[in-house]
Amino acid sequence: MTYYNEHSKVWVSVDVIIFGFDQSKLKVLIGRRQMDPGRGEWSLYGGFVGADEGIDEAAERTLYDLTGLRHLYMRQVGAFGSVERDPGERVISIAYYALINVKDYDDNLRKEHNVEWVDYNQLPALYSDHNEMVSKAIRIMRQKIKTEPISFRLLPQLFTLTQLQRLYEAVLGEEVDKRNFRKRIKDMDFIEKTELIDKTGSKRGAFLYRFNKKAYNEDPNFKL
Amino acid sequence: MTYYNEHSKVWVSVDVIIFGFDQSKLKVLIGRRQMDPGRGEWSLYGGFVGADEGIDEAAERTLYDLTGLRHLYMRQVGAFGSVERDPGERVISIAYYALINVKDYDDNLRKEHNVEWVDYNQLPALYSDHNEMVSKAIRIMRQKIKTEPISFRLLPQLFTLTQLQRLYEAVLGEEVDKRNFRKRIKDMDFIEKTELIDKTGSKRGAFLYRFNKKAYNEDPNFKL
DNA sequence: TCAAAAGTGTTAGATTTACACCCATGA
DNA sequence: TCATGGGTGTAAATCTAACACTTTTGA
Repeated sequence: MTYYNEHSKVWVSVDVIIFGFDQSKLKVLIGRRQMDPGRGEWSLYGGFVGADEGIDEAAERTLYDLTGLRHLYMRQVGAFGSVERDPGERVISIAYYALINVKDYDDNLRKEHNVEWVDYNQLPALYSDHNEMVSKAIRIMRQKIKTEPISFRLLPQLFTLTQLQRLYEAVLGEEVDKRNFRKRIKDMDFIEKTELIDKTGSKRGAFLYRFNKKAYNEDPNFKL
Repeated sequence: MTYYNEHSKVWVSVDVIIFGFDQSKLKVLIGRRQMDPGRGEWSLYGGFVGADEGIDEAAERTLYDLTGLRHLYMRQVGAFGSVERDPGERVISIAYYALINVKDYDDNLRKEHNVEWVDYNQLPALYSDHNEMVSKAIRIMRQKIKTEPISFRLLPQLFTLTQLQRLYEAVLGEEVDKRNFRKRIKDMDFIEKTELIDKTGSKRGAFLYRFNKKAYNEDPNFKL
């Protein structure tokens, strides 16, 4: 049990970039840092990796602690470990990004933790290297969203095609042609049209769609 | 200086997946582990992150220690941190992959460190989760090599188009059409034909090409 | 009646893929 | 002379991108 004693240990933390989608905007969940150093600065939500827990588990614990939700989509962004990154002590942090349907997140719990949904395009300067983490996360997510059906993690179970399109536009940061977009959606049989109609977004109303996971697993060709 | 004392520290290491290219094969530099636990098992080359060194610096130091070379192409693969990943103690490891021209690596130095170039397709079972690291590295590299001119890092300064094609085939793990490949190369003005001819690969001889970094920076549209 | 979002096809251009033969040389 | 790798172009198919009008309804 004493193999590596000549080497020094460091603190390792996880920071989670939690993406949400609301009002056609991509949002990130951030809060004012509650501890020193950096108390009061805008920051991602994070936590330390315990001695007896894996880094993925630590990230899941942290996410659960904040949201009360499990089984969210979460992927590693990478490790951030320059010596000066934390103004207090040497801490290496591993960033993760998670996708959440804003409506699933209990707003009281959100307030208890003093975190807010902030528009991705209006993010303030964040503590330490957290802005870098967000940048890298969105880069990874932009790749993923084109080849894997992760977008549905940001939407309610039932959604209109316009909502889905706005989501892509928000994530990719560019406009999408409506007709070409819908053409591609039609080719994906696992995006199912229901008979339900949403009247909140327009007077005329729009058909609601749902993602059929089983159908996707049988024929997983997603391509946007 | 005592902000995070309630939390526990862990060892953090770096492991480097060093890719090379020789005889139309993609190679990985691995060796027999020289320390306990796992002594004698095939393993990536790695090292511990010091208290006063960033993780990227630690990776560069490790790579330099092994190869005597600096300014190699190196990128982070990700952090690996399940509790049981190291059979001895709790160690979180951050994997990097590096690209090297095999000819640039002094073979005596290689032998001193007891490492070998092993065909990527014939890799043995490696220590701990090192096989996973390699898998993730190649996945990342396959993406990159299609959109950034990193392939030249694996080749001598002068190379034939067939060598370049074989490299792509080795990395992507699939055959490439010769004519279509050369057509695309012709569109990239920063891959310059020289008047030099390589006669080692064929009786007829093949023109040697070089990558013009300056021309690339002026017009960086790489697309394979 | 009009403003606002939903819905719907076609076409030109660009990109991708498949494919086969002649050339130069050294052994 | 022949085996080996070097070098070259075209055509069909597919994919991508651009583009405008009608419908429905609540205010």
